[in-house]
Amino acid sequence: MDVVSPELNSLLPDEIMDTEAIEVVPHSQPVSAMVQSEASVDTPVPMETDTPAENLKVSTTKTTDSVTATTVSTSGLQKLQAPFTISPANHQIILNKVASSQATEATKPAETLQQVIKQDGQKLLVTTIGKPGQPIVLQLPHMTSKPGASQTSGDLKSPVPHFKVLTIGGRSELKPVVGSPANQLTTVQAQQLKAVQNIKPVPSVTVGSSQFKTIIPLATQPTVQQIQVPGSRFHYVRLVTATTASSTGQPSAPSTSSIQTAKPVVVGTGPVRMSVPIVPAQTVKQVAPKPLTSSAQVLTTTQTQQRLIMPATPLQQIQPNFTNLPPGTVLAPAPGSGNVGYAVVPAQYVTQLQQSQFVTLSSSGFTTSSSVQTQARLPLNGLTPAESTSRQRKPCNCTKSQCLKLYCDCFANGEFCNNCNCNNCFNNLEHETERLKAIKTCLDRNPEAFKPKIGKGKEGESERRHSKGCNCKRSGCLKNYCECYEAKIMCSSICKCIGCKNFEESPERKTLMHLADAAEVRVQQQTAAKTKLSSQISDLLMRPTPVISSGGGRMPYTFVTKEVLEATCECLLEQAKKAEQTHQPQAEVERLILEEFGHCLMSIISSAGKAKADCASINC
DNA sequence: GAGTTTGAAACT
DNA sequence: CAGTTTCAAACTC
Repeated sequence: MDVVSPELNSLLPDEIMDTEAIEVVPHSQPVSAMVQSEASVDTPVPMETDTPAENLKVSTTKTTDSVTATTVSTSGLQKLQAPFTISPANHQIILNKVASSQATEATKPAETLQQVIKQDGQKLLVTTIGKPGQPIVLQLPHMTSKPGASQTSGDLKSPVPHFKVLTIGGRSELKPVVGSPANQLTTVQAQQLKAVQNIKPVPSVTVGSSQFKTIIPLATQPTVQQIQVPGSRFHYVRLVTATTASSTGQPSAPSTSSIQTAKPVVVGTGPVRMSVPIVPAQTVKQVAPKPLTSSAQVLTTTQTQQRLIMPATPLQQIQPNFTNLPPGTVLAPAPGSGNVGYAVVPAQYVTQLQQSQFVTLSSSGFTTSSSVQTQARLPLNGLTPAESTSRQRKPCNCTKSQCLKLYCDCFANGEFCNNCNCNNCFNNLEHETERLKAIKTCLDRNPEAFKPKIGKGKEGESERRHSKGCNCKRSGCLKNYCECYEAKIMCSSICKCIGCKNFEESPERKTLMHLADAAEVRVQQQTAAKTKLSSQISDLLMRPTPVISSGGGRMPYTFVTKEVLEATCECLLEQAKKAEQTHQPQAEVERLILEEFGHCLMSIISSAGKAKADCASINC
């Protein structure tokens, strides 16, 4: 849910449209949270509050052209974009748009325009101040800055308009200070606005280019935690209470990931209090990327259940270290965070779950269907997950290993079983505990167990080679029993095979290769022929059913109706009888029949042409 | 499809 | 580390 309504977004200039997209973490529950968002404020807006924002998480994204501020809520990350420049043309478009979408709310002259744009049930109050070429300010009621004040943000050639957005209860409110009577809001809205406005500003720092600056909180205050992610353009800031912050460890402590604990947030003071469940416990856990060496705080959670860490972006992008972990690795909980374990599951798995609608990350655990074995994959044999996904994997047939040993190809490849023929399979999320244990056992036995067996060889050697080499004794390494041969690589010096014939100059291997190539060519040809045939058949089937009355381009065969066929057969039979009666030789009989058949065909064709001509003459 | 062969993985 | 057993895939009939 973008804070800026799509309608308004569509009016924004192109230069802010190419900003980096912010992932939206899907949630399984209706949005019930309130999120405060703030963007592009050159001068921190004075606010007051008795209660600091608790567990409020704010992220900002800096791009070369603009700054995007986002907040995290149960609905995921929301995006704000500011500042942006509105050209005279766009300004006019906005005015026209506003004028055409006038609602019941009062409007002002174009120079100081208030308007309501309704979009998807959201009420978006937009105030534009100034004329074309001048800044456009979308302000909150409490903001007292004047139109000219917003021009202090940079040395833009063109004026830099700014806006400030406040999202309340899942709705976006943009409220102008000028000519914005409080009675335009409902009582509840006014209370909510007031409560949010009362949030005290935290110490801030300006980020961004000289042109675009965004005020983000500094970590110097206990309520603010700043998360730096090297290599990431995301800038993460988390606002937490002092108590929460203290439980999250020291800034210098190593961390594994950043999880936002679900807690309702009470913001505001006085009679107005808002309960703001930022991240309900039953909803998605958001990964706040943070390197292991980060000096930021350690993430913690008070929950005691195992949770999936589901990256909204590829793991490599968020936390490169994660991708080095074997499948299903459990991340140790942060110090003092209690008995918590996190199973790292590739984003692809999450995607598949979502597609299968089996994402039920409830507090009671996973509830995936037993009939659906979903698959996930980590990089294997040099293939990226995307690459490996595109290739169909053979289903396993394990019966005794429970698919929890390396005998099982699925398990060995770091995949969950999916559409396999295995019995008593434990290689699924339902048996995650056993699976994790099995993974650990395998890794204890061989830390390289889940690494690709086929890797690059030494300098000067074949580019690909088996990491351990094969041990074949009877197959001559020319059957698929041999892992080298199966991988279509030759045996190397590290192989311990006996009677190996899988080397470059091996005549057996060459013969086999030629045969294999020939077979492959045959298969390709057959496939091509089949494809062509099926294409022709489908083309034939796709033709519209002949309609006698349609005339036009009908072909003669469309006249071969049942009656015509019967008549033709009668003619042929009659000709056969005649030939027999005259005691003609067999060959002559056949010739006469074929001749008669030719006559029949000619007759059909002739009739077809005649019918076509007749039809054309009467314009049918 | 059943039975056999094979070699990697697991176990001792 | 070597020998043995287990296992599932590859192969044969």
